Amino acid sequence: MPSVTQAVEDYLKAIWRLSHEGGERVSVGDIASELKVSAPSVTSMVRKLKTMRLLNYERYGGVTLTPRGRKIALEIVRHHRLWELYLYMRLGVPLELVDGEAERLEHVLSDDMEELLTRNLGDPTHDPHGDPIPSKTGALAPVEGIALGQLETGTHAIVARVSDRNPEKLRYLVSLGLLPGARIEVEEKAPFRGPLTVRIGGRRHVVGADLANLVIVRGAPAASRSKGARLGPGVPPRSGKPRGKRR
Amino acid sequence: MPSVTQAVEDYLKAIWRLSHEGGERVSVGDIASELKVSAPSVTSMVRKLKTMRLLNYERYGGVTLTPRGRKIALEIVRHHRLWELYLYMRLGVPLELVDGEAERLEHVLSDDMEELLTRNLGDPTHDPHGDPIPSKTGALAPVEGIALGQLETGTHAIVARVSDRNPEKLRYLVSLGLLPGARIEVEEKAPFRGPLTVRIGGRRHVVGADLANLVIVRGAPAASRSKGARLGPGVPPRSGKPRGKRR
DNA sequence: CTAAAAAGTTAGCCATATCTAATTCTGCGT
DNA sequence: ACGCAGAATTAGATATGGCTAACTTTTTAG
Repeated sequence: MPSVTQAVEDYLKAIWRLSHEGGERVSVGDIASELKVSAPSVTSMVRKLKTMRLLNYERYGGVTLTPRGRKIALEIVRHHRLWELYLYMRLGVPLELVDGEAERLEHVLSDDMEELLTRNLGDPTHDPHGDPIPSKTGALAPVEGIALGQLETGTHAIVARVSDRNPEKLRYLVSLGLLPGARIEVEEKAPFRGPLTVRIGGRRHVVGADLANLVIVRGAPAASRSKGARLGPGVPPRSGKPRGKRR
Repeated sequence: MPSVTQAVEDYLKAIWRLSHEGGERVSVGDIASELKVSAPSVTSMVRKLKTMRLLNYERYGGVTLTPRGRKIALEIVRHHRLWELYLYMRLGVPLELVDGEAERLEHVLSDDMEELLTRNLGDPTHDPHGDPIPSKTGALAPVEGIALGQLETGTHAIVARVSDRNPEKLRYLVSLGLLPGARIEVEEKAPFRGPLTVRIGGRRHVVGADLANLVIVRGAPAASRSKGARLGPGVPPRSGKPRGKRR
């Protein structure tokens, strides 16, 4: 019986991501471009994953994850986002680089280590991009909020999430200060998907509609609940308790 | 031209380790048992590594690393030991588990991350077992000291290094408190490779000769230079500087 | 409704890294 | 000096994952 290799993990994660964002049913072509492999590679891997009962698949029919497949996918996503947060908070890895590093580390996280990371971070709920970290049981908090591009002139909001799909764009957004937790105000919004003029931390920036829609915000009445813990690197870490002998 | 895969890294590291401990020239059989693969696997990989100019090899003649091969091997060893120290100091991973975790992490450490790890640890020179961490240029400090089993009755010493080859034994040594930095006194040494009675942190233990020779110690006159920085987990970490935009 | 475009699949191949079984060296002991 | 045991190599097979080229099915547009 085939085992869960790194390739298997990559496929499951990609399929999960696509079905999470797009529809339930995922096409071979989408998987191929997500993973940057050829379509035939996807077909053959998908047939293998079917025999492993990790997904449902019929010829020409697209794929959906089975519960077992989703469970593994969410484990990987959990690993990925835990590493992202850890690298950002404890090692000061720049936000734009965090995804790439976690991409490799996600496959290398034992249960023991996962436990230590989690504790060290204080049972975190969100990664530094604002995406929710799946719980160990596979529960995933919904991303609440609306795209920045939807806001009307005069609105105040707090950034909840910044897409990390494109490192270049992310780098730019970060340079504007548009990262999770930031307070912003829409000073002006040009009509017809036009650019927004936003005020961030005292400075004014003009942001194109495409870029603005990578940013998810939630409403910010005068004082916002800071329940979600302000994110940011450089917070004094606590180390895991030194332990003596253990069983 | 073949690339440096994880398997290549594993072979180079194994060969380096064997030639470091045994002689310059390493046999196919030793590599096979070090990596727990069959001899034919080693032969074929070694032929490949030769074409990559990472080692010297003649049929039936054993192998030696070329400078290029050694450089890569030392990079991996550096990664391994940096991760070991980081996990031990900052995440509280128990000493007996640190090697296994690092075994997987060593292949996943970008230059950027290596830099951050190094800085976070304050340019460390030794891993938590007491082994020296190769410098980025490939320089490796010698392990100074003698085996604990060599000490005579009445001698005082400080543990410099504890072998991590056997996790079971290591776990036991750790449970005795026999870890790098510990002060010990030999209360009695039985003749003919007999067991030692040692005093460690106020408690007395009897240690067999085999076990005792996994421990390397250096002399401990009344006050020892604590130049080598006392090792131990739970030291307050400092996080990498948050950085803004960067080139 | 049908033909072309797009998407997906099959066929066949390559590279990596492993293994077992069979064969060939090497070097040691008598 | 010679045979033999042990080490190493060759031969040949397997598993994983990826690719291109050619073919089939589905979808879409006129």
